[in-house]
Amino acid sequence: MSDQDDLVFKALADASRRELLDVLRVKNGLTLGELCEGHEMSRQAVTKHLALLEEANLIVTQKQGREKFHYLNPVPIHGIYMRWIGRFEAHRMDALYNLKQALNTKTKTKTKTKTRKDKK
Amino acid sequence: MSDQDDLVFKALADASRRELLDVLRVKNGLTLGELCEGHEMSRQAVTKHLALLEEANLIVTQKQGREKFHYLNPVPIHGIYMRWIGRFEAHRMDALYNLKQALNTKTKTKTKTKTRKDKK
DNA sequence: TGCATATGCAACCATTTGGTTACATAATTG
DNA sequence: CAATTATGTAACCAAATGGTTGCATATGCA
Repeated sequence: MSDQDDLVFKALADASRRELLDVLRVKNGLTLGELCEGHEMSRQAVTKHLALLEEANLIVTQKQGREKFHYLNPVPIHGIYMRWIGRFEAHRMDALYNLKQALNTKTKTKTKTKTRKDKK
Repeated sequence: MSDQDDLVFKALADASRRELLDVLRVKNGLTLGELCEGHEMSRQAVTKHLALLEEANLIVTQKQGREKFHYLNPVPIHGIYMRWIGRFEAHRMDALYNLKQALNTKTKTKTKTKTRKDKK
């Protein structure tokens, strides 16, 4: 998992940034002022969030005169799905079954597992 | 998007926590000591990460004697995919095309868009 | 060409985060 | 039953984060 993926996960960690992506998913190509609508935070705070989204390649921007347009780029989100999130789908049903089995088995037969000393 | 989803996104923002989930995806039901292997950070740091994963319901734990077993719960990851990430898949191809069109159109015909004053 | 609008940049601040060290408690083992 | 092992808890610290306020620059409009 690359540094770029790390940027994507970090960018998505904040609810405000996900909301900005939600807005762009519904209506792409908005200016900073338009994106500020519906948000209580200051324009400079929105600008900071957009910078992180841009750094993660989740949006691309286009300056025209004094206006800056922001466009959604869904490719990195697809990327983390393909490279990481999707791997948890493959055995989602399996995992639930195995979890139940494991819990039942361990409750009945206490298993011994090797452990490691603290790293101090 | 619920507070629980927010916890999931925040939990996944850290590379160390994603690595812990990777380990459990390959081999479920590990103890703290086993999970500490392969990580340079202290046992207490790993414990902190596991607490956040548990708070986000990404893992469930089972205490047996002095040992604690950790099991992967892929349901919340599936949940954020169904409720949020997947929405970006639906028009991933569309979005790329529309982005290109939008950039081309705006380059040729400068459009005026209403903006809002700063919220001070 | 002055005014209005859109955006950029910087400094600041409180909170959160990610890690460490130290000590404590509980369970297991020889 | 003492020693060992596994885990829990707390305090501490530096860095990162998420927001604000203030001022500056660039562009568009009347």
